[in-house]
Amino acid sequence: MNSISDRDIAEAWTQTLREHGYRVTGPRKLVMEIITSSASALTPQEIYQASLEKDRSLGIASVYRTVDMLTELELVEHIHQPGGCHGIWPVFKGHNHHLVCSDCGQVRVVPGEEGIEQYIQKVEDLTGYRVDEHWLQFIGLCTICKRKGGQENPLETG
Amino acid sequence: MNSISDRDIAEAWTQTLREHGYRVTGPRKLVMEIITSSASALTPQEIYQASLEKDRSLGIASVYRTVDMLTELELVEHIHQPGGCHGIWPVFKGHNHHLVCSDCGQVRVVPGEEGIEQYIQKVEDLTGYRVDEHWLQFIGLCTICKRKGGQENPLETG
DNA sequence: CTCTTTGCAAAAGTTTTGCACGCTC
DNA sequence: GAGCGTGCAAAACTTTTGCAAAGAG
Repeated sequence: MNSISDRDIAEAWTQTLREHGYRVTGPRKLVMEIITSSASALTPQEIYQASLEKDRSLGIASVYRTVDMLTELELVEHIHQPGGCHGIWPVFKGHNHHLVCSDCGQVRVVPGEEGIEQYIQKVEDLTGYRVDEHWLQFIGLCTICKRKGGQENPLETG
Repeated sequence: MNSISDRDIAEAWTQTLREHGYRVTGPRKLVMEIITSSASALTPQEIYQASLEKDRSLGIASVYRTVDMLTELELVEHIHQPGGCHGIWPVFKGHNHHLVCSDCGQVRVVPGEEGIEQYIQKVEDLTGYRVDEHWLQFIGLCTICKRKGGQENPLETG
């Protein structure tokens, strides 16, 4: 995540909440902290489990409500993983694509690429659709899992 | 779709089941028929609902079991849609990308593109990951919904 | 002080599992 | 006929909702 720290992101997010008239509360901060500091995309259940390991407790309903709110504010998106697709992942500025490790679940963001734009144009011409959005995800092995030979511990279904 | 009819696909699928030692039964044929003849990706629940509208009945458990079997045989894949990602969609030969209409849910398949291969190479060099798979999906409006002005009837969450 | 947000518990919805019977091969 | 696959019903799990009380602004 380059020069921006997880903590900076969390602060920018609280700013966005306030701008939209949402209150910044303890449970919301905890959920945002867990999401922004995770190396992999988490399900609402996993976020809840992570909260149990911290000092502060949290109701599962608040996790769902906070995730819905963050989704609506476009601060997170749902990402597609092998075996399930409920991972919640922070949206970063600009268009990015996701690289998911099929062994450890780690997510890495890679910059968008102009080559895709040309392809989209081609698809529009070919099909007559109007393309508004695209999701490009890569599934593979991260550097560490590649070294280990991979596939020993495939992504939990999540 | 092009030159291959839905019926041909269904026949090819039953062939694959036999080759893998699975029996070809009424419920399985019905599920396969519903999946291959749908214009949009369906959830297991939607497949079950569709079966109720046909003459033959079907247990919801059989839908789940059949979908699992088809997924294992790589005859279908789960596709990611705005608002949810449980759509079941037939896998066609070769690598394709999906174009999902955000208004009516219709899915269209578009051919893979070599430009992506170069991009993958770039991503591997940049990140050190080994990329095994990629999912590229486009979200937009199909020809019909585009004409209607779109977004009147956004995809049910499914 | 107002009114949003919370945790809890119940409800609704989805997916999985066990089992006796039926059907494919 | 052997044994896989079925529907049913129960269980497990996930997500949503209603409400009184707590807490942010």
